[in-house]
Amino acid sequence: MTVTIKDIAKVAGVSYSTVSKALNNSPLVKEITKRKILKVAAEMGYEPNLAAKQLVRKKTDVIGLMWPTIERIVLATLVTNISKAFETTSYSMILSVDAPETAMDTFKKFQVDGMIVFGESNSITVSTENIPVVIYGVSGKNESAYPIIDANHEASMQKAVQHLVELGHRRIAYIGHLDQEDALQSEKVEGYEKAMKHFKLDENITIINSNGLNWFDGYTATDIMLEQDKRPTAIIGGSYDISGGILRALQEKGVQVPEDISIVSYDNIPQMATMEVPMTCAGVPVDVLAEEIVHSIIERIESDEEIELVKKLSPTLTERESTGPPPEIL
Amino acid sequence: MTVTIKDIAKVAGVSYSTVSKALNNSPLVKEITKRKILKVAAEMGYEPNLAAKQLVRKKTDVIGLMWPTIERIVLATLVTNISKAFETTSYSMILSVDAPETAMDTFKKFQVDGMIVFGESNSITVSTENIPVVIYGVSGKNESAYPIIDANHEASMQKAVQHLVELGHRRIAYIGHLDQEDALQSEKVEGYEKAMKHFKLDENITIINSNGLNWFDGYTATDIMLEQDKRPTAIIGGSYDISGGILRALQEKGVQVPEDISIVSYDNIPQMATMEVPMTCAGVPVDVLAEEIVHSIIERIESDEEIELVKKLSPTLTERESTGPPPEIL
DNA sequence: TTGTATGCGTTATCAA
DNA sequence: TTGATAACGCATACAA
Repeated sequence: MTVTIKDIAKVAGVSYSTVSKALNNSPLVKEITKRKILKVAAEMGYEPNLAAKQLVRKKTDVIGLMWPTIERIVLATLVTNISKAFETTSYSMILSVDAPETAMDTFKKFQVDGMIVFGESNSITVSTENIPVVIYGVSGKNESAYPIIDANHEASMQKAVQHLVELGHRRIAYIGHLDQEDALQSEKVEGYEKAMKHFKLDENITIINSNGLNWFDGYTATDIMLEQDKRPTAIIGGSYDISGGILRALQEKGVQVPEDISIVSYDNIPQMATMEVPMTCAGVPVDVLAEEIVHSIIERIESDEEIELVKKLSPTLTERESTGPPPEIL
Repeated sequence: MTVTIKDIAKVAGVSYSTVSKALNNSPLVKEITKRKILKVAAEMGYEPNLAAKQLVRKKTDVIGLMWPTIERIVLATLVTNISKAFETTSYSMILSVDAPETAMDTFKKFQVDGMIVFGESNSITVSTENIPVVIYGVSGKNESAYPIIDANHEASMQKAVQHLVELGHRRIAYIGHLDQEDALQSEKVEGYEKAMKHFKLDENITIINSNGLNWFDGYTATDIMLEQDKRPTAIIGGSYDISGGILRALQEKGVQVPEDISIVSYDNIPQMATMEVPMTCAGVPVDVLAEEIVHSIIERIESDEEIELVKKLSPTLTERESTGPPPEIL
């Protein structure tokens, strides 16, 4: 038998409505009584019944996170961070890795107060009725009915290039996945080109297609790059995994990082610090991203006003040991 | 306002207890009335209130999955499969990626009917009171208070070696991570050795330490292996990632698979079929594993009898294109 | 075969 | 400052 507030009431010698108030830290109950009740509750191992609470409050304090594709480490890290961010709030988070429709059903069943969705806004085919939604993904071109949180990819590339330029680099190459279908990838490449032009380095633009987002794709792309003449003095890697491959390929060919070639990676996650060479990176720090997502959905739940539809987060450049001045000016 | 059974009752012109019975497909209500009620319910867009149901049923039909470490793809695939397996049951699954204690709290709050835990049994420090638990992990040496589901690693290796022996191979090497701390890895190596001995191939035992579980670890280990003389005619890769690296290294050196060297990989996941060379593999198919885990926890919830404490699942060998007869006997 | 009444554990309203 | 009591939406024992 689980213990309820009525059980506590009996033991503490008060009415159960007083117990309820005490448990909710209501100012309507005397300090001494409150303390006594709290003590009894703890002793009896009381655990509130969420279902009962929900039945009267019409609120679950639970937010659902839809994560249909478990894959890349960056997203996994983001999920962990979001989960952590919720701990400081009054909300709990549940996760579904199912297809959007199934996940929606589960969330509806639990009557979550809000939803976070990873991916395209068009993945929400099911009607969300009045339940607040925040999307994390590419804001891109197409209109969305829901607020989107997105990193400012262009600004990330701008910062990456700027950092390298300030160190004295001019021949800065970009290695990443060139995929027309993937708006995120396109935005990164375009950001790189734009930044290079901004620094009048138009003729130094070098884009190498890794043909994929995995570790090995970066690895092979780098091999190809090294065979060409006029080797760049710096490389911008399109993702954590790709940069890992780039770094490894360079190491194997005896190319020193950063003495011979500097690397800046896209994505700003803690794992960057523990790579073979601690990696300088540009991107929205994953904890900031998580904090923003959590904040957004809660705000959307608790305030009636519509919040801005697209929120682009500003990236940070985190300098580590993979970047330094180019060899020429050493 | 959401629609309740009372609303339906009014519209259908019956009492709400009749509605309740009809909705639960009770035989106590006439077929015609039932149909009518169901129709009205559908028209009104009725969605049952889980909280209310739970309050009287003392059951949530929800199972929590504790997954503290989002990392290797094998586990990600397993999670997806478990999630899918639940769809055919009356249960839903929620996922927590938090630390065990936090996850436990969340699950208790939701009053889940049962829990699936990935990892060591000793990760459950919090008292689970009477809530059923099933662990997926290495059964290993230490006693566990909870039932454990585990793959029979030894049998997997036995099947892998046997398959290669039947094809005519004798020089069969093993490339995997040799880690004293990791019971799973040890069991695989020991299984390989045991199998080799069983086939009187004691002197052909070749174990190469990849010093890690990642793609690249398999890649480097293979490079090292190829430099040695008396190259094996077959390799057993210790995991999906490692085998990917092995395959890539061989391809790069112009070694044909399976013409020059055959590969069998540990782990039995669908991704094996879509590798550069579709991979023959040995292990418990991930859908079987998922099915078993789901079945176990449900059984433990629904039946009072204690189920067996350790359940070792039998592996399957799935033959694909990475294995063939050794070059000598072609 | 259908309807009435009760209770699940909690919050919230009102009275004491 | 405390207590009694009515919801919340549903299942179910019991009455009709």
